[in-house]
Amino acid sequence: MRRGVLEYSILLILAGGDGYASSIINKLKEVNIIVAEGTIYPLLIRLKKLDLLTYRWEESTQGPPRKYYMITDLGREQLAGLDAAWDELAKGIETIRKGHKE
Amino acid sequence: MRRGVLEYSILLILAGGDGYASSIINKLKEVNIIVAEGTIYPLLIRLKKLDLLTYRWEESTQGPPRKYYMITDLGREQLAGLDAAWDELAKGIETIRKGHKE
DNA sequence: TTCAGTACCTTGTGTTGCAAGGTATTCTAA
DNA sequence: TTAGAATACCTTGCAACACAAGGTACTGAA
Repeated sequence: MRRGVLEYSILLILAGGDGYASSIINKLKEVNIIVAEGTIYPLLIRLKKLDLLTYRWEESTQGPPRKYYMITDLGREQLAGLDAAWDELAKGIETIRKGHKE
Repeated sequence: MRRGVLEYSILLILAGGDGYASSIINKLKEVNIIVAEGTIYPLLIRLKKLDLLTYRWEESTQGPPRKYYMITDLGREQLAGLDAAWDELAKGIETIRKGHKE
């Protein structure tokens, strides 16, 4: 069901502040969007290749260093488009829903 | 972006009245959800195999006979679950959105 | 009798998400 | 000091999904 929405969610989260894979997974889990590691790592790498994201390494006091991802200007542009696409989709579903209840 | 939501949309539409492939495509187009034939035929066949849908043939005054799909009881059950899943997803996205704007 | 319109369907391809498995670093407790 | 737990990174192989392209068949009109 949530296919294709993950890219949007990730850009949205990173637009609100940098994060690394596990922190992103946790933020998604908080809103009941469950993502596996095997999903997010390839996705982050893909978004980096598309120049929507970039990253920096940062030491952690607890465990190995973390790869903090940041959204780029291009990423923000893309995000604006996805915002619009999401609104459109949500509106569409809402319309069908109303139609079928009457 | 709309990946995975199509199954939901189709069940939603058929819950509001029977329809055949082209009519479903048109209803989706009305709410700006564009679907190709190559997407919908395999999907309808899949939903039929899962017993979420069934169909009957019906003559058309214009052109070849049409395969009218109808939602089954099992389909309605599934639909209820997808309704909940959609609400959950929409709520989740909304939450992340709010978080990133502040 | 040929063409346009409608309706059906299949095949092959690229993308997506996941489960499973694997490496490396740090800290803690035996 | 060393074995394990916790954290973080990543890859591989698979199944599902959406689509473009191509194909069949029926009907009515030119």
